[in-house]
Parts: sequence; structure tokens; C-alpha cells
Amino acid sequence: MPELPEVETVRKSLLLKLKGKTIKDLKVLHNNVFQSQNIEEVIKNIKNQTIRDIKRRGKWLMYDLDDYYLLSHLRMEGKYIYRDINEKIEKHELVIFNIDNEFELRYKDVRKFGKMYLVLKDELDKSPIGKLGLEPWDKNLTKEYLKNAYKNKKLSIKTLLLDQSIIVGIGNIYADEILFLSKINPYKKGNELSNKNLEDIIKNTRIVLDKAIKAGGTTIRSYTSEEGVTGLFQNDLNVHKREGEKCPNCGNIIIREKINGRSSYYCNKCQK
DNA sequence: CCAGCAGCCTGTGCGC
DNA sequence: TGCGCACAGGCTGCTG
Repeated sequence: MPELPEVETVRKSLLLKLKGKTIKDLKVLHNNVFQSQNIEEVIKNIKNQTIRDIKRRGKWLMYDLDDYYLLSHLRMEGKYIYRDINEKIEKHELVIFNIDNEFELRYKDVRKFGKMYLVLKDELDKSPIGKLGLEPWDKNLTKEYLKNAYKNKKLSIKTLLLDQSIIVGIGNIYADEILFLSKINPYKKGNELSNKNLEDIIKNTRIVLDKAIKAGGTTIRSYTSEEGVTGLFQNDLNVHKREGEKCPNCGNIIIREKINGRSSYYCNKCQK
């Protein structure tokens, strides 16, 4: 589920259910989720912490606890579900939170790519959050900022848009959409972009992500029959997942090519 | 330092 | 029906 609009949608829904609740217990059923952290320590430290708020930074969820942030990245397929206390653990459920002895919040991740970190609040900068670039709506995100970030970069703009140390939150779907609206060829190199290109990228990043958030995100593969978040933005996609269809702008056929290992959809007539 | 690509995992869907 | 392959909304870590 995981680009910024989907994470934002998850954040809002988690907050409604969890704000003010206390984590009474934690079970970690798969070692790689907390990666290098000592799981016994994590469990000890998180017990009886109250969820004051749930924030978001880029594609990271941040549970704002009393003394810590619990950071959670869904990567490709992570999701949260609610279950009754002690209900049978299903396959792929990796982390079980006991919430106020009322119900369980479970983190489920088929591919096990997702990550969590429990960090002290004043050590946030040392966590993965500390390496992130600007939020799309940050006032510091200007064409000068991008020009500087992209100078000397021979990577394609498609690849650069996915670089979370420059702008956060854009993934493979929205990168394609942003480039389509900006009429930029995805192969164009970062250091070859014009001022107009850079302005269009910033403008369209905000437009696309805003619209996607309002639509509740994009749902492409419906591998969730249970309570996954189901967004509607897939109906508004212009090029992504539309190989062989007509470009809504010029009628040319939309093509798909791999750029740096990621499927990229674009119109080679209007994206120059 | 940088670009490119395998690797992490599991499941689904398609062509044969 | 079964098999093998390509693909999946992300990111890290290795290689040259």
C-alpha cells in the first residue's frame, strides 16, 4: 500500500481507532521487523506507552508515544488489521500489539519487507527519519532546491523522483503521473531539466498527491478482502498501469519500459 | 563518490 | 492441471 497518499490514509484511520490508547503488550513474531534492535528491549520499553498521536514523515508512520516514537514503514505490502484478543494468529501476521486489553492491532506483511524502529524522541535524527528529504508541501521545496539536488546527477528524473533523500513520499505510481502531467520524458537526466521542468515537477507533485490523498490513495492489486484501506485514485491515473491504452492528452499509445528496474509508463509523444 | 543491479520475500497471473 | 516465468505500490547494500 505504500506511497505517501496511502500511508496518509492509513495514518488517519489508525489515529481514529488508537488515539489515547495504551500499548499493554507486544509480541514480535518475526525477527527482521525490528532489524538490529534488541526485541526484548523494545518490548520492555514500549509496554504501557500511550499513543498520543500518529504522525507521518514521508512514507513512515510515526506512533507518537510518551517517551518514544515507534516508526513503521510498510514497504511493499505491510498493513494493519484489528483482531480480538488472543484470536488465532494468521499467516504473515508479524507484530501483535495488545491495545488496552481491549483488542489487538496486528501488523501483517506477506513479503516481510516492512520495518519498525522504536526510538527515543530526542534520537529521531539518528533514525531513518533523519535521512529524509523535504515533504512535498515544504516551503523550502523550490526549483533552486531541486536544481541543486539534481546538479551533477546523471540519473533519470524517474529514478530521482523516487529518491527519498530529496523529496519524500513519491513512489512508482505517482512518479509516472507527475512526469506525465509535467510533460517530461522519464529518461531525461536530472541535470538536463529546465527551470520550467523543475517548477512543473513541484507543482504537479503537490496536485497529484493532494488529489490522491482526497481519494484515499490508490488500490491496484486487490489482495485485501479484509479491512485494507481501499482508495479510489486508480480511476484517476493517466498513464500508470495503462500500457496499450490511449494517452488522454494526444491519443498516442502509452508504453511501458523498465527504468532502473521499475516499470514506467509514459507517452513518448507528449513527454519530451 | 556514483550508477546499476541483485537481493530481500511471497504470492498471483499468464502463456504454454 | 501444472510449470516456469514475470511481475508487484520500496529500499539497502554490494560491485565496478
